[in-house]
Amino acid sequence: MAELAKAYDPRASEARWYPWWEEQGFFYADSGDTTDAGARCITIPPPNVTGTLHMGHALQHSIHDSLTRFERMQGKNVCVVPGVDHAGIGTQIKVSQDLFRSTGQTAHEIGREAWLQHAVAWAEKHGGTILDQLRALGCSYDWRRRRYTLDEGYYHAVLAAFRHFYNQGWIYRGERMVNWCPVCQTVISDLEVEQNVIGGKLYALRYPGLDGAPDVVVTTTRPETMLGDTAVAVNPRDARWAAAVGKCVQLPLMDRPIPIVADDYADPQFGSGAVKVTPAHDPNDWAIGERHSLPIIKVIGPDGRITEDGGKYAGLTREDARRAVLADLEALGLLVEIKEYEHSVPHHDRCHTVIEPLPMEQWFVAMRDMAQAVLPWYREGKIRFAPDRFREYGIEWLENIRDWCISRQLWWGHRIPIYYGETSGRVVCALSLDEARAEFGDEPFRQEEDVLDTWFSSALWPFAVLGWPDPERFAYTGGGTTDAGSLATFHPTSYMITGRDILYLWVARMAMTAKQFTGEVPFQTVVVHPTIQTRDGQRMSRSLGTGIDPLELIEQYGADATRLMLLMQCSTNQDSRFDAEVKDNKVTRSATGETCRNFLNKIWNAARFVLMNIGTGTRYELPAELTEPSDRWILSRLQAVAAGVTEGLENFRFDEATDRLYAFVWSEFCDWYIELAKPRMKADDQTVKAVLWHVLESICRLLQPFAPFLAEELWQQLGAEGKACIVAAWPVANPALRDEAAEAAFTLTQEIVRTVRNLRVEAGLGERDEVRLVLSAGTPGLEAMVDYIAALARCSTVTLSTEGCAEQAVAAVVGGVDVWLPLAGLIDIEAERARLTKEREKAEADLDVQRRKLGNESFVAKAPAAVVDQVKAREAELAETIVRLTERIAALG
RNA sequence: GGGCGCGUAGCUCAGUUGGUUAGAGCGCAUGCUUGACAUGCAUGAGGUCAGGGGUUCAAGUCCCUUCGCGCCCA
Repeated sequence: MAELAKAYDPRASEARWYPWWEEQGFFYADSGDTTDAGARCITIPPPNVTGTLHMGHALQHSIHDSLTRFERMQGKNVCVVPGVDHAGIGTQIKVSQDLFRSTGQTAHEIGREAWLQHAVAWAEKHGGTILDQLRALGCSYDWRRRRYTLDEGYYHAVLAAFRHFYNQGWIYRGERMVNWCPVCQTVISDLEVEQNVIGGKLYALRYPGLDGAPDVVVTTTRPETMLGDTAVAVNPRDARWAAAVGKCVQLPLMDRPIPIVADDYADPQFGSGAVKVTPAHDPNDWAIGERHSLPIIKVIGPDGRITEDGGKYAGLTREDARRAVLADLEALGLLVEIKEYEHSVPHHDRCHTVIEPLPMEQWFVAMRDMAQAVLPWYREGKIRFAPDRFREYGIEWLENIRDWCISRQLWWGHRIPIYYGETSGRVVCALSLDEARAEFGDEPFRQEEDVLDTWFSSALWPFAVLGWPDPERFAYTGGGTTDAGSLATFHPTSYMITGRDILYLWVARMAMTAKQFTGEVPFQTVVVHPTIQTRDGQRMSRSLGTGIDPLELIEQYGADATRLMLLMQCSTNQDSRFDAEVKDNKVTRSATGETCRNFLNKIWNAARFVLMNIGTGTRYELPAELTEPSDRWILSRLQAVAAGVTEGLENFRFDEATDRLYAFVWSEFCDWYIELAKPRMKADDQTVKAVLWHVLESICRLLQPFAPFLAEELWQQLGAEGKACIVAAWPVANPALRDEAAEAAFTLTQEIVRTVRNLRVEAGLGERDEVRLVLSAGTPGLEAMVDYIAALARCSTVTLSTEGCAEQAVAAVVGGVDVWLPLAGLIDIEAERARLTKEREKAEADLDVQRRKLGNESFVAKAPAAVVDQVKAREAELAETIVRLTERIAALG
């Protein structure tokens, strides 16, 4: 027998088992393999092709893989499809930067085709890093099925989806106010805009009145936009301005008269009650402009600089223009006031540039019908949410949905399948160049330059990765083969596991596309996990220096511990603070990390000890009849824990599942059972060996979803029947092994042992000092526990007495049992008297509480009988305890 | 402005449909090289459950309100 190392070495286990599992094909699922247990499927939310692992992924995939492993052990045919998305903007930026660094050329210099080649090569080289990192975390996904939003089948799905929407008349092109990112040089959708509150300034500007109109003071946070003002708006119900409506003011610097219009948007409570209106550069002003048919003057261009229409300020950046405009207004005496002002400013969520709202011609999808179609799924719970409150999020968004801007001025992505006839101007949607050629005949045509929003493609993820629209061709399983039954077998998928940040961006859109293309829900349950924050509640971010790299945790504590520490904190909360000290983006110490590492080491050592005594690779059968109370107790507890862990996993309460296991392994199996097993093992007791083996083997299986490497390592050492722990049967609680009486008796034993240990410490006895113990006889079941108590409380003898204790002793009363430690000569009588008196006072206070309850007529009349009985029992017990404590005090003399 | 989450031990968090003495881990204190484990063992201290009001026989739990923190939408 190779002796196990003194401490668990995660790295060795990780290196040993992961490749073996994969080789054995344990991660693979084929539609034909489904048994009566059913098929399950998870399509993982595709991370960015160019991204790296962060804490959100680590938690998300710890959950993914725990559920996967749990259900696989239940005999289900579990298919997990991994993959990455092409991340349009993010990748385009990185690729262009890389190009410039390596060749000094810009994307436009080398042209679209050459750039795309470069991008493909780059994505191949750097792509899928996260998927590789997920292997380090132990994820047991079907890597054969790995998909990419730009692979052939996926491209096909995207174009097919586009054409469906187009044919439905939902896709249209038009000039709308959109969110323009001047740095990325593309439009983005509403959902990619984040509002950041910043400390800015509020400027009050005076526009001189014309034709007898009064001067108008307007306030703005963006004074440079005044160059494009085409009106001033006041509220129609604002009496102060009633006479001025219809007249004009002179727009300073541009020397252009602009009208004063009446519009409800103007808030009479805010400032002077008048607002400047810049239809070309503000979404609200755009709406006012539409209502009053105002001219639209674009004074800021897509490059973020002032346009020719901005007069002498043309060419300046937004920032420079602001300074220049303010200086000139001040010189004219028209800058009335500057105040500090906190307000929210739209930023691009990827590059954090301030968004420029601009009216532009773009492609949109009308969302209303699609949203209406899935609302019943949300309302009626056809798609379940865990926790349920997240259902409401989706409903509210779907009810107020706006059209989706899907065109992007990028090269990286799915090029929009729209073709324009050069002479006729005809617009055609075609899935391929050949199809377009057939449509246009001899007429020259060109394809739309723009690509689709990345989220347009990811919205198809759950069914597209299973082969939609053509599973015969596109349900890839590696090596050029397909599993044509994938879509039929694995869709609808089981779970969508994600953070709440993409409930709209993604989850709701997936529901809408699934409704259109499969008619079914894309997933049965959406599991929304907490967001990981720093220990003081900050956002985790590398740039803030608050980020934690999960790979570093894996390195420091092991993959099992990393999974466990995330899962142990995973409750139904919205956020979860990760207890780690971070310095310069490095984890210096994680209390949770240490807890988990220690726990795994504890299991390792318990197993090591047991194996040293019972032998590695030897299987043991439980005897049919178990007479030893401790055996009956631990097996009963094991059933309760198996049920508890199962329940926790079924309810996505990963904290509860892991807590149950932790408490059982450490505070029951190790602290009590193994301690009691020691002398029996020495005596070569076959029953105790069988029980130890059985409990340990069950622990391995219960541990497998959370800490798969350690579980496999130990399970293999145990020589259990079957090939691997990863595919062993999930432990199901056996009611025949539950034993309430054994549990009650053992609980009393634990209480007595703790009491004796406490008395020993109070009496100043060392671990090795011998002491005799006397207990009052008469409690049912106690006699069978005497040897346990002697061993665990380190007593040389334990006597059950009906006579009390004749010698001078320290004493206590626990669970109706008198406990004496005869220590004649060693006792500090006064201290002992004080201690017992304090005990009695506590009991008396408690008794008083119970008696007051029972004296309350309403309580006795209205509370359930069971509760009243409980109080009565407690009263009796306390009264008894007080009597006995009084006797003990008297006995001290 | 609307919606949601949170406030329980020094820290990170549990706490079922209201019902014994509010729990865990870490940290802290004291004592232990007990033949699995010092990544360990034993014992202990530590809580006005954010504040106020209400419902109830009974409130950490339900309702109202105030304060503080965070997220989302407009």
